[in-house]
Amino acid sequence: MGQRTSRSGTTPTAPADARGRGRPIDAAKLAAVRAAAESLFKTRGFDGVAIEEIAAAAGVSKVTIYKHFGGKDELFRQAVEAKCAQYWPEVVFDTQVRTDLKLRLRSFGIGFVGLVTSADVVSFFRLMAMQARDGSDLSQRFWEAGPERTLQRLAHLLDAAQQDGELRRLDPVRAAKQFITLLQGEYQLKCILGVIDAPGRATIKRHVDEAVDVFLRMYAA
Amino acid sequence: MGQRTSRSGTTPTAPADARGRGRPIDAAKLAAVRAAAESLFKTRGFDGVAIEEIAAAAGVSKVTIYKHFGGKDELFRQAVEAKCAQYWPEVVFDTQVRTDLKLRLRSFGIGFVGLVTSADVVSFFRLMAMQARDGSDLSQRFWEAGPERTLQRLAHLLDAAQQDGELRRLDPVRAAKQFITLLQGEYQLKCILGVIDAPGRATIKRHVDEAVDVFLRMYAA
DNA sequence: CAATTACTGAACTGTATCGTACACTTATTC
DNA sequence: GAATAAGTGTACGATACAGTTCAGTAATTG
Repeated sequence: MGQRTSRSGTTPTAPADARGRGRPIDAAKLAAVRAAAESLFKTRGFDGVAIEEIAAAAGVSKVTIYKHFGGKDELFRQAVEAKCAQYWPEVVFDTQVRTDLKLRLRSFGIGFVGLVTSADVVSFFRLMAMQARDGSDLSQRFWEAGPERTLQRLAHLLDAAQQDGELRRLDPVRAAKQFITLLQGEYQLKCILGVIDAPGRATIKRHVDEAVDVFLRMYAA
Repeated sequence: MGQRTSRSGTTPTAPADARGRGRPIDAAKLAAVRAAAESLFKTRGFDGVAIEEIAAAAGVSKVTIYKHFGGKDELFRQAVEAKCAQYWPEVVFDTQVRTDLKLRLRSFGIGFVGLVTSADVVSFFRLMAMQARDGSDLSQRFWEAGPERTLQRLAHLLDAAQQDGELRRLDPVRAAKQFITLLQGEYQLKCILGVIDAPGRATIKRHVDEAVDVFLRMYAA
């Protein structure tokens, strides 16, 4: 509501709301609510967190939450969607510099495995799994915002490598899927199921090296 | 309570309880409770199912449940552990007959992928993921009873194939992990997250064929 | 039949939580 | 300072659910 500007001379990029005569909306509080909701929902699920708990964590009254977010469902949805948008940072692709392909793949692999086995992402996967059970469509968007985008990027990387003659002829998407699959190995699922903790740096490195070797054995030019 | 036998001359393997003078325990009812609990918990999680609902589904009074199982937690634990023990049937290894290795691997693969993407197993994975979040140890036992046992079997199969000269020298467990990883591909995780439905027979077959080809390219003698 | 034990139905206690109502305070504009 | 809207705290209503109590019924043994 209220995307309209009642006056004329304000920068259109400024927070367009809070234009009334009364006390302005405290954006910091809303941000705190969103942050608390993200954090709590992520680690404890939709049930398992009471609205009042979020309010307390955000240093905000419960009523304020109900004023700004319709209710618990809406707050959850917003928190999750925000997280989706922000997720899967570019970090993993820091290595676009033109080094040896094997090194690039290793670097990507270490970033990728570290990410998908991190406590943060693992929690999120669990949350999405729960959502899926309840027939929500949130996990769809999560998948597209995260894993799918990463896959596309990797496919581009491989395609470029192929055109540079570093790899033999391949279907980039298929090869990317296979590489990612090799990288996930048993670790991702085991982490999600809580069978193991997040593997340490050394373990990841060893595993990634092996995965890269296997992959290059399949696709090296 | 009451593991002691008040008399002496009964077979120790027989159901030792139900030895009173009064009305005997109705084993069918207990079985019905366990079945209902399994089914409901699996599809809807620990919260999400009320005890009275289980009682109704089993055609049993709530009090009966509390008499025989300590409470909701205990019932849940028993139901899950029973499911673990029964899971991962031998079906997947029906193909121990000595056919061509490629055919054996394909057959195993089709069974395996079909199983881990089935609605039943997917529900169970989700349940275990939720349990993991709450720090339960149930998923550990699930993993050992299911995936880990399957892995060991496959490793034996590969080991035998290697000794028959059908595969080149390999580390059976490592190779088994790699094959399983290839089989899971993107499908298992996508199913768990509800991004896709269980793939159909044709899709599975295509995917498995590809995975087997890749695997044999790596390990064929 | 009497004793004994399993089981039922319904009522009840206690707790947790969603969402709302109300009286009040605080920050802002005119 | 008035008007106005955001935010607070407390209390409340409604609902759901775990677990218990109790009076009564059903099935078994001696």
